Amino acid sequence: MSHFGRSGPPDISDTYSLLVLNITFRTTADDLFPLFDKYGKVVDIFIPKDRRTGESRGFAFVRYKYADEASKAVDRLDGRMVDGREITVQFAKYGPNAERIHKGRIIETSPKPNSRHRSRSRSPRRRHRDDYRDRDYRRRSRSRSYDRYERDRYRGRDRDNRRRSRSHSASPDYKSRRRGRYDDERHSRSPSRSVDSRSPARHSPSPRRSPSPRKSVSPRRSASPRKSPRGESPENRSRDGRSASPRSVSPRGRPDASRSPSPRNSNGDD
DNA sequence: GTTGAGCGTT
Repeated sequence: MSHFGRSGPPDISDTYSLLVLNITFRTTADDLFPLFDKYGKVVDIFIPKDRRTGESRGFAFVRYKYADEASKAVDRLDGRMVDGREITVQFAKYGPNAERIHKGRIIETSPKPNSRHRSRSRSPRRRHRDDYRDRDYRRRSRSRSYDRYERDRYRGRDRDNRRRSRSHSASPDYKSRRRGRYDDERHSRSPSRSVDSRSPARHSPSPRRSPSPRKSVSPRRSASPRKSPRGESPENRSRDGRSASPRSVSPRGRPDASRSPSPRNSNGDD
């Protein structure tokens, strides 16, 4: 049986879910099945994939029939080299329904009373917990459709476990990061101040009148930006840009701009 | 051809 997750979860009544992390993006359930099945009876293996690309996210869920077997697999497969990468096997903390697993049920095997040295090759992966946003940024990247969908479900468990951890982790760093990513697109697609549409009622104590006398800003020219000497109005331009290419507007990538430069009708009117 | 913290399928 190599068909896992074909019809959803078969039966999670008496099964224990194990979370396998650090697996390659190419690792499939079939590859993990023989590995985990050797240490116990694997009921089902599920590997979440991306909604857009459909690629594996890098972790899989292995369901065991018995906890003792699962525990053994965790201890045995945890830190194993798979596909040239060290995988991390641990009991799942959350359920498929965003619900917590029975307390002590699955975790009861975790804190084994035995003198088992848990300190394995567990690399310091726990860099910054608040970085969970990072993975989100690339997850949503540019997908407004699934935004609400994922956001909704993420918020569900977020408030359950991540809430207490976010005491004051309002690191503004994430802003810098996101900005860096979107900076390119933002700058390219929105040469104007279209971002204002987000906060129209934004009262700026310090107007764009930057106190920079150094800057050679022709005063006579920027005196009336709204008025254009030519028939080129900002509105007109905006409309044109939107109609031409709202997604990616290249400064010189305008092949259509010079299409059929015929001042007069070559239809032979004259 | 891709990144590498983390928790799930209709």
